[in-house]
Amino acid sequence: MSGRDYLGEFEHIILLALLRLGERAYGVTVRQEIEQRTQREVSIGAVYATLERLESKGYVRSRRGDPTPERGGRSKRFFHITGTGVEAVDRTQHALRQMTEGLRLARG
Amino acid sequence: MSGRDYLGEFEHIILLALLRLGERAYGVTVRQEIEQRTQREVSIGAVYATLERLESKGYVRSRRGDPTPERGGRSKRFFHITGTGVEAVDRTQHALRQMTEGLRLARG
DNA sequence: TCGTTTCCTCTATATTGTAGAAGTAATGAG
DNA sequence: CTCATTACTTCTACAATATAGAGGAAACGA
Repeated sequence: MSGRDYLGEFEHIILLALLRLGERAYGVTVRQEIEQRTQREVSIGAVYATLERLESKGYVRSRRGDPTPERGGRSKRFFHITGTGVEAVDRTQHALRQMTEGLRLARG
Repeated sequence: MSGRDYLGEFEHIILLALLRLGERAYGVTVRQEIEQRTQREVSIGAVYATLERLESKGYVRSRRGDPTPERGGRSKRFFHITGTGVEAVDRTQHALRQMTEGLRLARG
């Protein structure tokens, strides 16, 4: 594999959000999911920039949705994680787990 | 707190290594610990640069050790994690945990 | 003293992270 | 049917992290 073979911290979080959201993952929901779960503010620009990078690495793919019948309901760009994306998450989590194994931490 | 209040991926790994190593943490052992546990190659420059950054954030402190009676046994620079460093690890792990909770992943 | 070893510092660059303004496509009000 | 408004995405610019490896410094042993 070329370059790093593990994820940056935010890349990791973004991919986890995609896994959680499944079909309904697009810019806005990804942002929401992260903000709600982690209590951390996320700029929308950060979300898209990261998704873009992940796509160029092949960890994510996107497709255009149809417009929805609601005020401002323009078509969304839906994202989903790929097989190699899952593998990358997997490797990252594994490494982290190896490093934490047996360690006593306040929140595990 | 100023700036990001969570850790970059490698910063995270490095702090976990410090926690594991305790008293015997210095450049070389930190590198070893990570390489052995994660199967990932780590350049020594990366280790020091990161420790340096962590120290400037107050997450780590360092002290000079004494020379040891062995070939090339010059004095080492020992590192240890601080209270706020532990808190940072804690926050990062917590966020990650929130994101993975309930998710079915190969390596969990 | 000098060669060898162990460790650390420095320099330079690539990759990620971050914010927010600006742009685009849709709806609904009037 | 035009326009204000809404939902969403793209762009741009910059800051912070990650990474490699050459080179320098301090110690020992011969």
